Amino acid sequence: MRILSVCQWKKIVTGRTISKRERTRHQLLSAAAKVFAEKGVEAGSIQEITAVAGVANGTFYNYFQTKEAILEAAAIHFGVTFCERIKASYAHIEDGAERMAIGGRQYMTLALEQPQLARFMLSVALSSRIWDEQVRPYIQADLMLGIRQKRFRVASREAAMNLIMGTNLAAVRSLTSGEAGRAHITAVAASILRGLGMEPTEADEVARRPLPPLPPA
Amino acid sequence: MRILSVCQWKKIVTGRTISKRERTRHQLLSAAAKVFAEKGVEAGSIQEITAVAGVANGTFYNYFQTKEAILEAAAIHFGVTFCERIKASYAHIEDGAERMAIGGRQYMTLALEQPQLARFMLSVALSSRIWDEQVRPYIQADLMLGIRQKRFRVASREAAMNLIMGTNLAAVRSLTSGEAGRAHITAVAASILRGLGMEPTEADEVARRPLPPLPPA
DNA sequence: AGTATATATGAGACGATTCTCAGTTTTGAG
DNA sequence: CTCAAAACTGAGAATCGTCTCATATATACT
Repeated sequence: MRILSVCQWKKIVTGRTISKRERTRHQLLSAAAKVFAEKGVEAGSIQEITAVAGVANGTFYNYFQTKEAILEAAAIHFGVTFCERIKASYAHIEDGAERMAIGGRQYMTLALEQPQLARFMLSVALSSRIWDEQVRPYIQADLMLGIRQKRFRVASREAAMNLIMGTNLAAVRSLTSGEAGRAHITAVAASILRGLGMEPTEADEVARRPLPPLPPA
Repeated sequence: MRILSVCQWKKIVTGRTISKRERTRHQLLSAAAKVFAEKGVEAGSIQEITAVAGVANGTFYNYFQTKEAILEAAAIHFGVTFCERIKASYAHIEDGAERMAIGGRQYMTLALEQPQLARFMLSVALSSRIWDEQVRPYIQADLMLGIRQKRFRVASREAAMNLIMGTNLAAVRSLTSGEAGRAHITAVAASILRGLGMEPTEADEVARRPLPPLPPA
C-alpha cells in the first residue's frame, strides 16, 4: 500500500542501528520463548510462533530450518543474555561466594518476576546440551574463584556443579509453580553455599547481602 | 484362528491374577517409556507406542485419551515403582543419612545401567507436577528422619528438598550423557549430605557405605 | 527519485498422525 | 459348552503442522 515509507522502522538504540533482519529474528525468538513456555515445547507450533511474532508463516523459514533450531537458538539467546546481565550486575563484587549467591538469587528472582521466561529456561536446561555448555562457564568461573579464595571447600568440582545448577533449577521450578515465595530464595542460596563447604552462619550472612539491580536487557 | 484357547495368557504371579486389561495397560506403559526415552517425548508417536507394545493402534484409545495422558501415567508408574524398589532395598537401614545416600545412589546407578529409563524420568521430572507430587514423599520421609535423628541440620525443609532432588537430577543428567563415570556417584551423594549439614568426613564415610542390591522390578 | 536487493506474504500441496468405528476375537462365568 | 460382555483390530476419514514458491513489499544505495 504505502510505497513512500523509507526506513520508517529503524530504531537507533545506544547509537546502534538494528537491521530489519535482526529485529525480525528477535521477534521470532521472543515469540518462541513465550509460546514454548506457555504450551510446552511439544505443543508449541511454528504457526503459533509466527502468529505471536506478528509475521507470516513463511517468514519463519527465512530464519530457522526447524522448530528444534529456533528452540536451541532461543535457549542460547536468553540463557547467555541473562548470564551477561547477571555478570554486569555483580561486576564490582570480588568475593566468589557472594558472586555465586547473587547469581543464583538473580535467577530465582526471575522465576518470580518473569515466570514465563524462567519456565522456558527450565524446559531446556536439562535437555539441551548446548544450553548447558553455554551457561556452565559463567557458573564455573565463580566456583573456581571461590575455591581459589578458600571460600569453598569441595571434593569434586563436577559434583559441585551438579549441586549448584541442579539446586537452582529445582528452586526455580518451585518458584514458578507458586509453591514457594520470596523467602525461599535466600534459603536456597544459603543451602548451596553450605553445600560448597561454607560454615552455616557465614553462608547465611552472605546469602542475605543486598542483591544488586539487574541492568536492563 | 484358535477358538479353544481359554485363559491361555493368564499369569499367576505371587498368587495374584493379572487381568488382560492390566496386562495390556502395562505393555503400553512400558512401550511408552521405551519410545519416549529413545526418541524423546516430542518425536514419539502413539503409532510407535502401539507397535512396540504389540497391539493395534485403536487399542491405545481404550486406555488413554492422549499422548500426554500416557506420558503422565508412565512417569508416575515408573517413578513410584522405582521408589518402592529403593525403599525395599534399604528397609533394614535405620540411619536417615545413610538411607538418603542410598536412595540417591540407586537413582544415579540407574542412570548408568538403564540410561533410557533414567532419561525418561529426567524428561518428566522438572515438568510434571504429578511426578513431583508422587516421588517427593519418599524423599521427604528420609529427610525428616535424618532431621529427627540430628544427622541433618537444615534451616529450610523446602530448600533442602530442592537441593536433594535438583542435585540428583543434575547428576543423573551428567551420568546419562556420559560426562561422568561411576566415581561421580559417591561424590555427589557426599555433596548432598554436606549440603544437609553433615561434617565433610562423616558425609564421605556415609556415602561410601555398601550399596544394597535393588530387588527386581 | 529510481533501481537492485533483501525481506515478507499466505494460499495450498504434502506428509504424518490422530482418532473412529464396524466387525472380529478373546475371556470368564454359568 | 455356550454365550454375553470385554477387549482388540486395522482400514480409512478427518485433522493438523510443515514447508514451498510465486508474488508483493520494503530497504539501501546512488
